[in-house]
Amino acid sequence: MTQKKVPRYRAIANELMASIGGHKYPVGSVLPPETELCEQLDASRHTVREALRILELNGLIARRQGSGSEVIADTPPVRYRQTVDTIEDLLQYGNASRLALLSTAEAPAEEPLAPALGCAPGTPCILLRGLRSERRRDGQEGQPFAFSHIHFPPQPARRRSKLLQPATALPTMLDSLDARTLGRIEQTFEAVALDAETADLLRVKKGAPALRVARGYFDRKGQLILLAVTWHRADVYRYSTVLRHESA
Amino acid sequence: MTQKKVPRYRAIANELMASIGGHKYPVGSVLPPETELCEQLDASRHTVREALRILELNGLIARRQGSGSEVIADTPPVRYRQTVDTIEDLLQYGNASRLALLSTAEAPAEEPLAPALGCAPGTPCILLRGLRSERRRDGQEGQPFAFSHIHFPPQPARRRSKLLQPATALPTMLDSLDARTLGRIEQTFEAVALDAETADLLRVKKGAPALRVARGYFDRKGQLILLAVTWHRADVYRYSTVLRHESA
DNA sequence: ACTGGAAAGTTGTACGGACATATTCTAGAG
DNA sequence: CTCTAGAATATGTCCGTACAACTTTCCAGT
Repeated sequence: MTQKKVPRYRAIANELMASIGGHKYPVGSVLPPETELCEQLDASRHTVREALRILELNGLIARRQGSGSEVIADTPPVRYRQTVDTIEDLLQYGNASRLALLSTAEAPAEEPLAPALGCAPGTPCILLRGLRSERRRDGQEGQPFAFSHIHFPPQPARRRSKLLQPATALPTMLDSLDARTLGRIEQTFEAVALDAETADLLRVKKGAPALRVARGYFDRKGQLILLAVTWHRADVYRYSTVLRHESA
Repeated sequence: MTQKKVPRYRAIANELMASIGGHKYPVGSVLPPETELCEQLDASRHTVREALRILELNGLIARRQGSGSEVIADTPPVRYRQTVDTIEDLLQYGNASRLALLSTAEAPAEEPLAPALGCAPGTPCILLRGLRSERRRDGQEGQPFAFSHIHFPPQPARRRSKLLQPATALPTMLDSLDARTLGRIEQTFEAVALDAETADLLRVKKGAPALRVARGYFDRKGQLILLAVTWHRADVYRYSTVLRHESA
């Protein structure tokens, strides 16, 4: 039962990967040129290139026109990925909940926050506070399950006034999280005991456990767009993700 | 300054993507066969295929031999990825901490757990319990900061005895999490108040908040390898990840 | 009406050649 | 010795052809 299902370029790719793993072509060295590989393996350049494409896709080699194919790893890096298709998907509330703005204000950024916002301590920064509740079918507001602080770095005048105006604050905020500009999201999960004020807003007792999620949203240049800190009632909220192995 | 730096196959790919976005080829339809595209675009099949390869890589079409190229999306899906290179990286303790086994036991799986482990309630399953502590420079055991339950589905006899023997349990467990077999990881984050027993082990007061992380490790066939539940002391532990935008 | 299998259609694999473009090396001018 | 122009080298792009493998369609036979 010798299965001949492996195409030629696949076999060549496997062979080359084995050679790299066996240090015939150590990391840092350069593979023989394509024409040479064609002779050695008795294959057309097209087939050899198809094999090299696989190595490149697997992160084993880096090809550079005119220079050659450098070996950059001897083992395909093992990666697990979490895929998030939309921002709503990440926030996990989507349409099933709604954020009710409690306050819009500008206040000097205090010590732990100022450096994260990229400004000196004491610089006035915008802070939105909101309560997130289930959206119920009868239109009534359901139980609140999360309380959020949304911090912004210093903003240009026009955006600043829009963010401070309750009616326009939320759309302006969501607009700035557009997928075209968003480049990176940092998130930190932490368990905390709720202080009296927040516990009251979430209608639980002081000291009740909560899942605190801090998310920093950065644009493609690495500039912070906004920093959102949310306290979730532990009894009704959990955060789940799936990491998948990247298939070869 | 008409830059002619865009290669033909790239231009064709862009053209096709625009056509898909403009609903000339709606989602669910099938693209014209390659030979037909060759005529329409006056290009060789090789070039057209190179263009289609780009669409496939961008998740716009699915190609099936003998059948055709189906349009599966009209916009390249926006993805953010979390990359984890090693298991230690995911668990985030690495060498800086060590897991001390408290007990190895076999007990019937109770209600919420049995279905997750893929067996009937009451089936005897292996449970390892351990305490994770900082590893200090002077070799002394540091403060414990996490307590773990590691559940296994029913195991073959040989693995079962190895897992029940304290000396071999940990290596056997780590072996089963090898990157070659691991296909998917599900993780759930939750804040909880510690019960008396666990609080005692972590040397905090009963009711103190903790970050509970449940991770299911699955192999490439989707079979559960093990289920690890860890309670982290909230005051000394937080979990951070970065989601990056996938560049085109 | 149903089924098996041939035929047509479509993508996958593999060969060949030619020229473009990027990089590196080298010999010659200064 | 330094710099530069050009040769040599390597990958990128693009054309052509042929056959293999897989799907779908359709028709003949039961």
